[in-house]
Amino acid sequence: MIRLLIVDDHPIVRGGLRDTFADAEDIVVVGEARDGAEGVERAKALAADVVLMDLRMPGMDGVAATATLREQAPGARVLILTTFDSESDVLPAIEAGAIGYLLKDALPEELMRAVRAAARGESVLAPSVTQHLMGQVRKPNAGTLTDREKEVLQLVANGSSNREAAAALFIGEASIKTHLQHIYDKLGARDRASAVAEGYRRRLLT
Amino acid sequence: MIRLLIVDDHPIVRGGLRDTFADAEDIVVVGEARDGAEGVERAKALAADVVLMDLRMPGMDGVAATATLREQAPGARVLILTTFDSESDVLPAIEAGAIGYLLKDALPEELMRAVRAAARGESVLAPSVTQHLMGQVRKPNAGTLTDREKEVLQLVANGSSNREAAAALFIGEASIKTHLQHIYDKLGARDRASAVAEGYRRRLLT
DNA sequence: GCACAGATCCACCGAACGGTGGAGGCGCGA
DNA sequence: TCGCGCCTCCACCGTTCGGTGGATCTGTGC
Repeated sequence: MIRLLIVDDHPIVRGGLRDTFADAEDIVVVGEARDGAEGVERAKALAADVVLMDLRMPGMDGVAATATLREQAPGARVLILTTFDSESDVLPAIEAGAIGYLLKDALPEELMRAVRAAARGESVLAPSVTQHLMGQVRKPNAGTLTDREKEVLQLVANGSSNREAAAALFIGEASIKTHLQHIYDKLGARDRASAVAEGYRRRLLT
Repeated sequence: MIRLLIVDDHPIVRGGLRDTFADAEDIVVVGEARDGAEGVERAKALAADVVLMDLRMPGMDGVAATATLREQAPGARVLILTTFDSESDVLPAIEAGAIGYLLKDALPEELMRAVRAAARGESVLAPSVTQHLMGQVRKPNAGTLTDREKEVLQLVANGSSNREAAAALFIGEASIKTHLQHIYDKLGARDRASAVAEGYRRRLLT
């Protein structure tokens, strides 16, 4: 029997998860917590096998809670369940010691399979998360923008269109587009908006 | 005779400015400074009438220096001369007590006219800066995003398209577009990328 | 000498975005 | 009760963006 702890600040989400696992004969939800600190405490007190952890919570967030659990309760496997899959969410969580990373659009069956896998010590990742990780491995220089790319990103952050950025740098519009494509690849971004966001998160922009 | 002090961390810029004012018979450059702290000190020691101040400098920046000068040397008029005209640069500078705000693409004649105007206690603003200010005046609640708008901006920063953001918030795509238009208005942004940038600068986004 | 990374440029296409000018509903405070 | 702010939605249009798969030229380092 897998002892599961749910950590999420939204009551609705907790309710939905409780229902989901009510059907499972080999999984029992032994408790819930509303934030990271409570999650750590309960995981220890209840001897949870698997902790289903949200990332964004008030107070201690999911990353900090995961890191703390790795230290204080190494037996508990942390499975991240969150809405976001940007690199800046995924990588810290994996580094902190999460064994899996799922998105909230996962189907109930996927969720249960993931919990069972986590209990066995196996890793389960959402497909888009896998992409990010492979990106990290495949390109050691990913996340390191060249000077030119940083210039382009800064201009885009300041509201320049491709045409305007090209004029500002005295190059062609096509080059701006190429630079942006490289930036998207390196930052794991889908468009200029998310690239700018990643730029700020990684302190590449002012 | 207008006593002018130049405060900028780039020697090239200081040199160019010195040359510019060498031709003016009614303006004398009484000194230069490399950062805000030095600027404050020299403005007092040299009894400058007008201080030409860069915003982004190592150590004490232009905003802090302007505020300090307003206290310690109320006679010195601070004229901002910088490369950037985003709201997050302009507004703090004006609040700190700058009498004018010019961009570095200004022509020498404009610069001299501005210095003379500043010496007379008149305000001179670059056109794009005026836009920002008028936007502030016209809408007292500009810059304060509603909770819903913050949600939308956060989703956009995480790479959501309008369609995806709409799905995430259980509303229509048209509503997302409307929210974004309001966000652009309030933040003085032109597109989702610059809106995300302003969001980070104003610490609205994580 | 050659590989490699970086910067520049090209063409094509569909999809998404931004601009504009509306509209209705709801709740709150004057 | 009457505005006002906020959230929601609609239609139309031109422009821009993102995706793809190339290409050349430079400088650096092995």
